[in-house]
Amino acid sequence: MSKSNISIKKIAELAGVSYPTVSRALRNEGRISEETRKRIVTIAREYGYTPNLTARGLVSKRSGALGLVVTRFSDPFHSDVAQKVEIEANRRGYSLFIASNETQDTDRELEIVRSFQGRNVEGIIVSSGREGPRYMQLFRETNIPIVTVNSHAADNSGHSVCHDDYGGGCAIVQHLIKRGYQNIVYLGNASAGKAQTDRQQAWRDTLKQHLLAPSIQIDSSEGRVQDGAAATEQLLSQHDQKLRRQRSAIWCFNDAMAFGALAVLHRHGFAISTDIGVAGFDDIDAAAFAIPALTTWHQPRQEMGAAAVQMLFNLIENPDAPPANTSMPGWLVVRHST
Amino acid sequence: MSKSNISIKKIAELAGVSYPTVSRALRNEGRISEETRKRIVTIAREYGYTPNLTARGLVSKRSGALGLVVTRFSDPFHSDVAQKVEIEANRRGYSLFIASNETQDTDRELEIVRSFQGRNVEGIIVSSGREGPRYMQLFRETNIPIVTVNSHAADNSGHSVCHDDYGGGCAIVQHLIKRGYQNIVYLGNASAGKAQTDRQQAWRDTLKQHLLAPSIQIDSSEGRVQDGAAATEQLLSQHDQKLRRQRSAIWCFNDAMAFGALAVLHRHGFAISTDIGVAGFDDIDAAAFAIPALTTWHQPRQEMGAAAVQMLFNLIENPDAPPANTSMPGWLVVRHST
DNA sequence: CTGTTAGCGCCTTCAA
DNA sequence: TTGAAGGCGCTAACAG
Repeated sequence: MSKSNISIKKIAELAGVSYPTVSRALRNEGRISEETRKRIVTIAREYGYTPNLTARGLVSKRSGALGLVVTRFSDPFHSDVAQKVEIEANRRGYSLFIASNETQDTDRELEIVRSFQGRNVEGIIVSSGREGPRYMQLFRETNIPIVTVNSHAADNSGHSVCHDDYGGGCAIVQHLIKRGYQNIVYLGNASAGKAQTDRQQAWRDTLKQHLLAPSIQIDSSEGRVQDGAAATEQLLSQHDQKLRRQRSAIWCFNDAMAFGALAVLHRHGFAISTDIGVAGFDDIDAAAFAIPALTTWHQPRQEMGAAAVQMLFNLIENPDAPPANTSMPGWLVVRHST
Repeated sequence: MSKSNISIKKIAELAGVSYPTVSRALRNEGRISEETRKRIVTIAREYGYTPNLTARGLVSKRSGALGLVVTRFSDPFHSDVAQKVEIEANRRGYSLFIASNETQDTDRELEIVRSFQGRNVEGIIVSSGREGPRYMQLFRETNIPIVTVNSHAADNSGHSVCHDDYGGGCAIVQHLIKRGYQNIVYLGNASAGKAQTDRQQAWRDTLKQHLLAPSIQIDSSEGRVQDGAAATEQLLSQHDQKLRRQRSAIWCFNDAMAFGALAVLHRHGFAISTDIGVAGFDDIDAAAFAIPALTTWHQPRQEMGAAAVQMLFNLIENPDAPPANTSMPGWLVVRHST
């Protein structure tokens, strides 16, 4: 397709050498006289030669490419993970294929993974995926390592980087209880798989442990700002009395939803933290600038991304490493919304 | 690298035919008996055959891959553009390479583009890039089409999709003037190239046109929430008197910065829209849920992404199409912050 | 130090 | 309808 995509052969012709010599010169692979090397490099530069990575990959079996699967680009979790993955891949001279599975569908997810394999990527990272156990099998079959980050699969026994959602949830709910909130509502995200079940369980267990009755749970479909707003509208229309009778707080699946909740509560005239408390999860950049500043749980997104690439490159170098699950610690961030 | 990466040859062996026959069967390329086709397909499926796209690309000269350059993943503009590009690429059976140029450096940007070319992508989209004119030249040299979206280059004469930043800026400032604000501050983003100069010019021109004195401009380094907050802090510390003397409004480079501004103003006890107005630019999802809901300019990000892919595929099919610059219309969204 | 030969996995002529 | 041969651009042996 490339018009002037000059090849190693033409350069050889121009330099009056054979093309393997050019190959060696351009890769700085010793055993070549400095003089001819320089001549070749000069010509290559002059003609704007770029190595054909496709061909190189075909023979060397090293494509120099990784694959990344995400669910939605606009989710801050994914963009932070992706950013770290891209930076690190690039630092090591790797290119990155990316694909998104907005449908959150397991079959589609596997289809993406397989297409990556067809492109001979050397490793794959799946962020917030739904598939778990099949990946170890695929790894064994294809020898292409797969690392999952923040997997939503129930059984995730392969190589993975995760975060203690249950622990974080417990800490948040405990904090709310200590603050004196007696009715603690949970606004969940139905599409979040394990993250949702873990946080929801943390909420239930912590309430029970403190002898508080289970309160209201409303699940939104996705977990964006507008979903948090909609869930809060629903909450107010159905349980206004209960919210006003007891000292109440709303814990949202993530910060984005919490923003929606804050907006709706504000619109309805609630005074946040006195009338009602609001907490999120994630600690995205904007959380500190919510009105009022949002109490939340810090999830080390970038570190999770970094750990995943690290694990992936380890596997590329040593594919026989035993399955490992790295859990990254998060922490409570108390601000003014609770 | 792949262990069981069964090849066309092995399948041919198993099916007792020659490998070109397998190739034809698997690509449904007519001229083959239905019987042998079925047999081959069955075997291929059984052994989990995946075509080696690398090899296929090498001979067919069609890699089935596109390249996308962005500056930062977490920027809502980029994530929306990227999402659309990914969806459309995928719909057409293309894979997507992605790379980010956080440094906003022209050389790095060109380096990425060249690495994409080395991977034989069939087309490239550069979102918010800084390079302009060189791309037409590269296109001519390599025959790989390049489309820029929201280019920050001063001269952007190639194939591009853009948005009328100047017009949008004028509309916003006019709106503020009509609302009775007499002192209109601009909080800019120094790293935004053309977008910044256009909006800043719109601000100046519109003020002048309405016989208003040019007011304060403070440029932040990036354009994130925290940058908007910092710029606002600086504004308050340096110009508190002026802000209180005249009816003032703050127009921010984007919605993210406006969030930061709202938070700081709120913290300092300003009543938004009565004491002081705030406007943004972009109309991201969260803008409608700011406190108070943010007046802004809607920039059709997804449509811009869609238009860019469309343009790119047109160029892939017809590389001789003349350079074209599509400008997408935006619109004013008046909410409660002004 | 350099050239020759072979082959990566696949597609595309051309014959049969 | 199928097989044989050649080649995409490159690297990796081996000779010389």
